[in-house]
Amino acid sequence: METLSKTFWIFDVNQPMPATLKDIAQKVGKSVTTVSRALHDYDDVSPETKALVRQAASELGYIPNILAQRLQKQRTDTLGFILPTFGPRFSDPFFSEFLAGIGNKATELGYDILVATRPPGEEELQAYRDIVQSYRVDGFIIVRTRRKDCRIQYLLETGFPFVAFGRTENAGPYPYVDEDGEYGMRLVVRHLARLGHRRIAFIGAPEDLMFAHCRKAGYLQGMEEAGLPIEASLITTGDLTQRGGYEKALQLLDTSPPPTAIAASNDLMALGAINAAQSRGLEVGRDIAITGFDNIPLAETSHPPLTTVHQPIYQIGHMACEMLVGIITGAQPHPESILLKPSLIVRQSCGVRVAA
Amino acid sequence: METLSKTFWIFDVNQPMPATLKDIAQKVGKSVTTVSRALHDYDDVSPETKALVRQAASELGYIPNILAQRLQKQRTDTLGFILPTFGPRFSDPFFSEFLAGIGNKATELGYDILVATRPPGEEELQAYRDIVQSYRVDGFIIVRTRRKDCRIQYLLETGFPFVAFGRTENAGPYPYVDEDGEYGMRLVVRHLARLGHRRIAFIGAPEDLMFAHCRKAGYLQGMEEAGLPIEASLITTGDLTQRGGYEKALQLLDTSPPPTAIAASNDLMALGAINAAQSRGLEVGRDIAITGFDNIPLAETSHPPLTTVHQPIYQIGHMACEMLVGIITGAQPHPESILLKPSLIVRQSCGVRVAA
DNA sequence: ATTGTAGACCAAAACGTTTTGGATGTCAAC
DNA sequence: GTTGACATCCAAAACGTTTTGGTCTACAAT
Repeated sequence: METLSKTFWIFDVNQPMPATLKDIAQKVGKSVTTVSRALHDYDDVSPETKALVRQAASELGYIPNILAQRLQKQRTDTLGFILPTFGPRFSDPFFSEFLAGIGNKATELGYDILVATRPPGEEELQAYRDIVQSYRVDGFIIVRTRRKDCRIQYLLETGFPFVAFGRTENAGPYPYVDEDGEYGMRLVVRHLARLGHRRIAFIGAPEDLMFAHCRKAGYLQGMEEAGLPIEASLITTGDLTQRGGYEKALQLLDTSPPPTAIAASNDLMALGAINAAQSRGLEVGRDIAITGFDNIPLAETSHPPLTTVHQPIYQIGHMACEMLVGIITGAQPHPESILLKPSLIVRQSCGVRVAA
Repeated sequence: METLSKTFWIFDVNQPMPATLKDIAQKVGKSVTTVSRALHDYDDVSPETKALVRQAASELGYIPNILAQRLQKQRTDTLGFILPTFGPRFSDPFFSEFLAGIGNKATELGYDILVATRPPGEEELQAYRDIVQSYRVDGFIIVRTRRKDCRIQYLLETGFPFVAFGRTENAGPYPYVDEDGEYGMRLVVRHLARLGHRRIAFIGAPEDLMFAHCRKAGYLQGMEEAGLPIEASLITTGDLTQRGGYEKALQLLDTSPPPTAIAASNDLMALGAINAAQSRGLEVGRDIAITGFDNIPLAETSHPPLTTVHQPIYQIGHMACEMLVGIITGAQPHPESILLKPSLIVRQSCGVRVAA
């Protein structure tokens, strides 16, 4: 570790003193009130004055002081986003894309974002309480909902605005955006069944996660629809990581007879499963079919490319953000929740027809 | 897409009207000034009064109004973070971890974060200008510095506080945190050379990126140190994605004689290279050595696990954030820049000794 | 002449904090 | 009994906006 011996940068801001409403008022010889109202296009200001004021404002390079506006309106123009995760080294391909979605929309709408990560549990809930009580944000975006979700309960109780990405089981109606994971997983199973697979294994995820629960329900339904028996030995639960998928897939490959297809609850585990199959000398897409869920960028470039279910995570971020701002500003106090129907992305990892 | 027929959630905030300094002042029969100063532990307030005020404050559940504080201090308590990226579907494993690093530190220090993404170029710079001029943030965190970096130039010119993750070539000294990529890549090449490799190929990245430039320089130096000839045909440039690494690796494998080792500029490309080698029937770690750089979470669970150079991205985020806040608050107006010495993580993808 | 109305404007309050520049009282030193 | 030092306190200004609750003028209707 090296340190500079001498440093020279200077952080004296070189910008001109910003103009205020008062400056404009002085310049045009009107009151601050009139100037403010002129700039907001109120109709108790004469057209001439408006023109005058606008002219002066642009000459002085007037930019409203956001802090004063916020104090006056008692709004922070900030949205809270707490990612539930254990430790810093989480590998959630969602995060970047989803946050980019809400971030860009938020910037567009003039909002900031308060980002934090907390492990699910008491510490997490306390973070919500702290932020709510200190009025740091105008609303929250909740991700990775759980079947019993104390965050949603808390926010509903306090009446604090939020939008969730995902549904939950233990709370009345609330605004959310979600993708129909049950339907998506049914698409997967149906596709595999049509290709001739009968022993379709499933790598699920901890079922307190709402989406994991839905996807598993989809698997079960899909199997039933296809008239296939459900075997406990073909159903496992992973931890959503690539390593977890690897391990669970090895386990599944050891059952006899082994499954001819593995449907994973997410892409990361599917990628691990592909590695597992390959390490057993199987050719994925020929000897075994493996599918994922999410359609993360890596899915397209894996080898073989992964058959999966698309989840438009960036757009979901956009929608959630827009919905939340609608609630906060009162434009859409009770927006309609959105449930997206996903589509199947067929790539090579599921192969073609199985030799019966 | 389904819509709810009826919605019931209510966003009337259920919280008690928050107490203000005035309320406390009334309760204890002192002035607002004294209350404020008591809570800030000024020494022109008697211990008795302080106790009284603190008691009352906690009884009333006083929480300072952050907006009023910000207006008064003329500070936003917000840090700007604009990720340079093309399109929403970027797959930057850094992003999540780095942002978690700055996010958690920022929350700890009472700061919010304004997040956005912009493609590098004019639009990006305009975003910086807009945000600076509207006083939306107190400082910026810059990532993925470029050899000629207009963001850094602009911020230095205007004297606006920032900290960069990465160095640049076209600006005087400024505060940064960086990892010595040159050194890291030298470690890689040295290690490969010691294992007996002589034809070590390199997959670089666009050289306008400062880190890419450094890593390539490290490769060249490492080769020279090892007394190995540098062959133009063994040096390529990828786009940092897995797919890019895949394609470039295929290309490299087609040279004759082919390289016995491929050092990629980042892990994602290395993972692609592993796929490429495998698609040619090579066993990575035996028939060919492949190394990455970054030590992203995926590197550990790939097959084979990836030899790479560790970059403590979360901690770098932490440091950058802390440094920036130091600059903003004036506690550390001229912090020492930090250059971290990386360490090599040897896993199976580089194999052991090469059969000469 | 009075009343009403509409158009144009604005002083002051409000948002809740921090800081400035004293004021007041007490006690010791001279 | 004056002076200075110290401890304690506070009114008012400041931050820059938006909103409230008007006023004033001109002109038309009565």
